[in-house]
Amino acid sequence: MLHCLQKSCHLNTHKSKFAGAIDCTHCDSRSKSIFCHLRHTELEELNEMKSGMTFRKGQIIFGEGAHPLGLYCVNNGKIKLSHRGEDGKEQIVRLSKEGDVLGYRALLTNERYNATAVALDDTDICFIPRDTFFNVLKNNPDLSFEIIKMLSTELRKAEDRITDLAQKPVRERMAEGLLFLKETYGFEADGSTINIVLSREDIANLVGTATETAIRLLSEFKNDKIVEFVGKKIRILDNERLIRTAHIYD
Amino acid sequence: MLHCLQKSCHLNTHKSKFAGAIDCTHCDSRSKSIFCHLRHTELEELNEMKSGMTFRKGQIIFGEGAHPLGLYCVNNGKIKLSHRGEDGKEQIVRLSKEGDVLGYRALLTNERYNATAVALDDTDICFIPRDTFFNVLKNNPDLSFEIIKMLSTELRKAEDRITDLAQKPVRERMAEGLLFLKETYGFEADGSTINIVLSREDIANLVGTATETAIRLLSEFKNDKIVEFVGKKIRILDNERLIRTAHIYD
DNA sequence: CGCAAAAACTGACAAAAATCAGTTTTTAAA
DNA sequence: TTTAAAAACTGATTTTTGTCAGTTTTTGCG
Repeated sequence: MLHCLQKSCHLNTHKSKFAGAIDCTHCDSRSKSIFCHLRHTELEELNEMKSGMTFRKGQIIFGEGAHPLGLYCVNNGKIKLSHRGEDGKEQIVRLSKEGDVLGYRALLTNERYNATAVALDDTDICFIPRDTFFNVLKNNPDLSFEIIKMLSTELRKAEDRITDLAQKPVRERMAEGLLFLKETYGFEADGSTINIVLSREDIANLVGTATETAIRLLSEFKNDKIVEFVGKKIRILDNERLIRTAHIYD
Repeated sequence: MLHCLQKSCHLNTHKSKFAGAIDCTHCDSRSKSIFCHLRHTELEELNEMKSGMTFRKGQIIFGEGAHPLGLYCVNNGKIKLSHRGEDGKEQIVRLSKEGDVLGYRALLTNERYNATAVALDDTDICFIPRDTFFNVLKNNPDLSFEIIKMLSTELRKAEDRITDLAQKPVRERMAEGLLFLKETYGFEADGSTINIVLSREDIANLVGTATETAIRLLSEFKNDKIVEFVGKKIRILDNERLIRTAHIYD
């Protein structure tokens, strides 16, 4: 079922190579990604084999349980990676943006996807087929090391998050969540509005709480003049206080 | 402070090479570890540079905040890796046994340790100095790939755990925790007693709850004839029920 | 535009879990 | 062996958080 969804999605989007389907050798995202140390010949190999795809807001890029066929490199857009708990509730495990690579964990261990990737915005992605990727990986120790560093960093973040979820009350985690969104997607031109649209349910699934609790906490933050809502976006009014709230519960 | 503790510990134990400080080329733990694909010359290099250490129950192998100087390979014994939250509370992030490698994450990213490793039993460990390890790593793509697989596996486990902590009530997590201990350390000769001694506080810090809550849940499990206590160890009486308890809350 | 559906929100309540303040038991050290 | 400290345990209570049952607001279509 999930596999089917993924399949059809794949076909849908495969048709429309996105406008700026950039040459890998000139790709802006590359310098920030694990591919930063590739040789020119390797980039050309990637470039030849890759395919550009566009996903609309809400579309599934790959689904939990499906078999990975390659790697997804985000050119622009925003993506949520979420994992379903035993009771079917969604937990957001990661949020991605341009320069990030998706689907590597399952590909590297040859397992099924452990999470579903959904576009939160219109998103341009380059798809690198499995064999192409492993070909380059086999012959490039630098790429191996970049992957090791990326995995290590993700593992550290995950273990820190485990500690937070086990120890911090929801209010602190909500504050942290907002700071995390700020770190990940940055601000709008105004320098204070977080540049991402998420439903209250998504925010709850990121923080790890019930939707109603998330709503109540956000409106508390609003009453306390820590944030305000600008359309569907959140504007941080008092960053100091948000930081304090994230640590020492008051 | 942590660094100091670690230092002194290091010195203490460094003196006593452990009895069976095995030759790497014949090490039983190796076949199960990331070093399974090393060439003979590489094993000899490791063997020459490694040093065997013994840690007594309760001793610190390395401390959160210290700089990694190399890699620890567990020959036998049991180790807890725990991370302190902002309020100082301990969270057990991993449990290790023979064949496991410790301290790789910080070493690979050149960061300070994010967790403290404490021996839960008398433990024999081989220490591989930083340079030796990187030397072998540089020239052996198989080792790189083994590390990638290990990190990927740990990352998957960590993300699953994030979902559990965010979604499951403590009772389910306690049941899961006991099943995890069983998976990790196995049974005694009797085929039902979990082969690890942990304080109630440690169990609470593994599951992510208050010590009192852990005590109460364990005694509920005992009343329900799911487990019984054999000295300081836990014996599983009804594995089926434990599995059910871990999933659907009743 | 009007309407249905989805999302956001609110209040009351119940359940879960933490905290506090002890007591009892075990452990290890003198 | 005695004794002090640590660990395990218990009960009462409070706090936190989730759930349920709505209402209001927003969104996207036909």
